[in-house]
Amino acid sequence: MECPNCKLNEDLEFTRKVVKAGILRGAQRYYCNHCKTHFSEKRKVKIENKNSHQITILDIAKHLGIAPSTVSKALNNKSDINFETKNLIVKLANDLNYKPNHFAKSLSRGNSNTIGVIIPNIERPFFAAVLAGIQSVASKAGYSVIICQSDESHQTEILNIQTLMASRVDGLLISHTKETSTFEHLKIHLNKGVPIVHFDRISNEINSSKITHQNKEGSFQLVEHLIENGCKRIAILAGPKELLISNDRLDGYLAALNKYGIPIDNNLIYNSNFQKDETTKVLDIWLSLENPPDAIFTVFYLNAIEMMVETKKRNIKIPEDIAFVGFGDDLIAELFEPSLTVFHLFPFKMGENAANVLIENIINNEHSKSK
Amino acid sequence: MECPNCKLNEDLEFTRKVVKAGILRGAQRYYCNHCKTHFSEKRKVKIENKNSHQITILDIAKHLGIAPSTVSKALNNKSDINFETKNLIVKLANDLNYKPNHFAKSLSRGNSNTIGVIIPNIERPFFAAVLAGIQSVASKAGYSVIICQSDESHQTEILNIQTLMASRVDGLLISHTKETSTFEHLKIHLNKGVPIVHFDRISNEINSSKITHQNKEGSFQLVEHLIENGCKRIAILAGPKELLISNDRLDGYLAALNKYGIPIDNNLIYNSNFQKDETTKVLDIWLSLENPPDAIFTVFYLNAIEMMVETKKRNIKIPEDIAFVGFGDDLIAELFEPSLTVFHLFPFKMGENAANVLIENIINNEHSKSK
DNA sequence: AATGTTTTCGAAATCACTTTCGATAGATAA
DNA sequence: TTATCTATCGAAAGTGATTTCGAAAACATT
Repeated sequence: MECPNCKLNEDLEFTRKVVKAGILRGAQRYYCNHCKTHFSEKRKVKIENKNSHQITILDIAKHLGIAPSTVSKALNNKSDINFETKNLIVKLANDLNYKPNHFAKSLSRGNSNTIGVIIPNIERPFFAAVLAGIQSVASKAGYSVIICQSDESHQTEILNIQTLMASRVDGLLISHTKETSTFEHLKIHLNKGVPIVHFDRISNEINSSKITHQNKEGSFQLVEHLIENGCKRIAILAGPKELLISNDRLDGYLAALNKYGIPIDNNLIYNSNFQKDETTKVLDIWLSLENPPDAIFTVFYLNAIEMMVETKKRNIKIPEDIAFVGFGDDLIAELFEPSLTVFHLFPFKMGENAANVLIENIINNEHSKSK
Repeated sequence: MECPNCKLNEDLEFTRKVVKAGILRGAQRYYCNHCKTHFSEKRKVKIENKNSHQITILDIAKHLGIAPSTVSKALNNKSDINFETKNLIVKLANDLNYKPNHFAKSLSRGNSNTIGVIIPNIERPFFAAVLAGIQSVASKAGYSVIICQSDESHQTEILNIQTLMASRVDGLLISHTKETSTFEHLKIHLNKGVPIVHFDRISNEINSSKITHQNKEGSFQLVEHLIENGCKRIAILAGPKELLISNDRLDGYLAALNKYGIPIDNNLIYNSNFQKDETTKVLDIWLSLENPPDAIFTVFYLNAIEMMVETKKRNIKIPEDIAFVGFGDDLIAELFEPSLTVFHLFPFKMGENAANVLIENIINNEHSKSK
């Protein structure tokens, strides 16, 4: 083995004393006692994947004999550039099919052009539609969307937030789990300046933007509708007490009863966590009252359908004996028979609104930071 | 105005000749005719957002008085590091709540740890469930997921692919649109070495991994079920001819008829693109035949339900006069009355499978590249 | 003691892009 | 003519990681 160093220097007058010096990452290494230097067999140069090489800003710069900074300016509509130079660059970028590397961009700019979304469950049609709305707005504005599911678990929600923050999202859209009643895990990031927008299941404990339904109004209208059709004992299957959305809907219910002078019976008010078989249990309790309800209002339409199935099994007529109403629409509410009266929600629209507000917040935020 | 340069050099023997030299980005600039140098009023130093500073590998290295490369090795389970040094680093990283910057990582590693998914529509329960399955596997394996909707438009599908490739996804999961019959837009990337996995609406024209249902078997079983219950004239509402999935299901139908010696009547076979009101139209055609069907098999269960609604309106009894069967399950298929016999699909499972296969491909791919 | 081997560490290059700011030619005003 | 200004460009310093490879200490074997 010859020492490449001595060989190079044509320094042949000394005896070369080359000894082995271990193996490093699979390659034999040597030590030359003459020139006191280590060396190892060079590996073959990597085969250049010429065809897999993505065009970079530097390629464009070289083609045109200009600096990469100039190319960057041209491609980002900066003022600091001549109109013709810019055209030249933009044209070449197109011709070479240049695609900017988002990672490099994000790294140097410090933002990600990505928004995070946390929903309880993507399989619920309501949330799927919200997502569709969010996607639609986000992609038009040049944002990517990362979706996380909390599966109605507070712990998972916390993990989701950590994941999204580690991904350096520019902003966060969130609808809380049924369990969530503390909000410290969110406030930390809000205080650090990350824009957060709540939708559907919102909380007033946080100073964030919020997108919500016409919950009180909807409840009121549904109950009013029942009263106008002659119902007098109206039961409500309300949501978890922790959620503002549940309370708003309960308020609308109470307001309607009040307006029409119908006494409030606490036996007919049930806060549910939507556990399995809970609806059937509650239905049985109500039916076995000495004065059973003549109408049932469920805040979540799917519970109404579950109850209707059970009601039919018991040979009780709908809506003659018991009428049903609920929140939320879906194909199923229409196709089911007898069809269910629902207060329409507009999840797609809600997603659009939420995304618009968030993106607005993000832009304002960046603006104020750069001042 | 004093020239900061001359001032610094205490070079006071010459007359200072400072002149204005334009305004650059809002700041007044000057030119010193003595030392021949330009200068401008320095802007205030940016307020250091000390609390918003994210811990980096360099911070950890400084704390410990070691090199960043060593920290990187410790945090990535490289062999080239001492056990104790590693522990020290990992502990400090935890204490400082270090979160790696994915952009820097992706930039230097050349991968994104992200997979792209293209589905026709996120609002369809089937696809939502597939997504949930994909998410579940991906997040466990440390991958993010970017979702795109093609909205059943071939053009949008092409755009989606471009978007995802620009985002440098490591691999792609796709279920084609109803329109898709050419696949060049995918082959380009497959040939570049991007792993692609098809699911549900697959194509045999591409040499990709594929996840599919028991389409032929399911069709066969459903039709067999009808025949066993005495049906003799079974109509099929099949999907678009372009999709392999449609043809497979049609094949199962034909096979079952063949087995039981039932003649094939082309009047009872209809390839649908699932346009609005198309089902009603087809139903009417079938009902007005001189020998109308006694059973209808729709490849997509929702069409069955639409038809059942229409059938009921016409006072035709289900399943006595006409029986219905279909592919795909959902709550609605169970709750609807009379309930629909369906061949169960397992979308969540399908999503899991697809993601697993893709990630396997990605890992193999990287392995073979680094060789 | 001489030689061979392994382990551990760090300097430096790289990834692709943004941003700042120095430089200057040419236009305009005094 | 001189002073001032504007427009345009590029060098260079980040941005936060990874990876390669040189160096040397520690250990092992003759």
